Amino acid sequence: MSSKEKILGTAIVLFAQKGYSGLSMRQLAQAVDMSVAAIYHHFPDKNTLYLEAVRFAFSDKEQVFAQVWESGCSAEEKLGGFIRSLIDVMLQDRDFHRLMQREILEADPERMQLLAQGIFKRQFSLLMQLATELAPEQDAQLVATSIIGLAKCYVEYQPLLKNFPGWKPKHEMPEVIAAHITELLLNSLRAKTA
Amino acid sequence: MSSKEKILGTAIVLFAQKGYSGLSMRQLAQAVDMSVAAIYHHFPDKNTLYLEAVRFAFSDKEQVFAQVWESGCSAEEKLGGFIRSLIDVMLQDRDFHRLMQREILEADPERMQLLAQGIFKRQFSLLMQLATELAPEQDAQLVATSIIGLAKCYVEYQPLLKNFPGWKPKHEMPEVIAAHITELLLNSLRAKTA
DNA sequence: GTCTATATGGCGATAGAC
DNA sequence: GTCTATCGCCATATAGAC
Repeated sequence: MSSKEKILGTAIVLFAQKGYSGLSMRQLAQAVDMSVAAIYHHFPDKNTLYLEAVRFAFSDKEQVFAQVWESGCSAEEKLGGFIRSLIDVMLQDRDFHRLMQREILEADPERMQLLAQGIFKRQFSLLMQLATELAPEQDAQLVATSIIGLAKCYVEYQPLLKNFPGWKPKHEMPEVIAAHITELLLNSLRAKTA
Repeated sequence: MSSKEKILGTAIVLFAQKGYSGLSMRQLAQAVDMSVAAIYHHFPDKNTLYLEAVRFAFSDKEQVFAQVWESGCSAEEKLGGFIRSLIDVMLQDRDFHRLMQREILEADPERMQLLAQGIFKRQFSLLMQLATELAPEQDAQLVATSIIGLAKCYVEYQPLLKNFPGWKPKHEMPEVIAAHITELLLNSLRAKTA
């Protein structure tokens, strides 16, 4: 692994943990066991390093969902598969999830456009298409947003939910969460189309 | 308004915008038109100031939902009222919403317990109770989480959704969002109990 | 309670040797 | 491509006058 990749990989983890201004170049340098100057040899400044780290983290996610779309399943099965894949990705790559949370929190308009157009557009369009198949008379963007929002909130609220009444260990199991969400959505979409 | 309240009120806005490490005491001092030393007269250190600001921001939210629970409406109408109130609170008090997003992102276990037990427990329990009325055979915590997650994601993703295909101006109207979510949930819960 | 002045240290970034 | 050394600045926090 090249120095540059090592820096990027470590930066993802630390930026996700501490945020942009929370991570200093000195801390990053120590974590990759290099000098600050060595990092500045590979990246012109901190901001560019951050942007490259975000792109690096996103780069391998596109293909995870390909098999769902390319499977010969029914629309209902595809919905289940997509939800399960989404939860798995977020639970397995927590740093990726936290980086996304941070990006959305900062909500910089320029960065949002980059994220939407450059990274998520294709997946979102395919999901809207699926929503249209399942419930043609409903607003596809609203349905797609609900699907993503439902999946994401369970990953996001996990540390909080532990402290509420009614919590059970199975609430952290991806298959349980996915089943609940999928059933909720299919119940509703079926009722509507009926 | 006392100096202390002025500092706390301004700190909420700026911490929500910039995060803990992103806001310096100098910037805060300038924003409230005081010296840094004057702030340190009221708070022992930056961390205590932050924690007091978070508590200050949360302090007046409890009663917003009281009228929903105390209304004589049916369970279905209460669900609609709760969702609408939740969206309104988050859209009207963006700083409160962003502070919450940040807290959940940092996911400090101790802070999560404080948040859950000290601030949200009562509302969450009432919501679980409502979920049990609407769908007795489903897991109340899962349903309650879905309700909150659905409402929150529309507020959260707004800056992103603008950049996706299928976006319409009405997707930012609280009554449209609330109606979509409420219908989605009621469709599903009715289907299940039938 | 608020100020000016300052202590102490970490910050991003660069220069120049190897 | 990596280092040591350093610049200039801003950070948190405090001392002491008013």
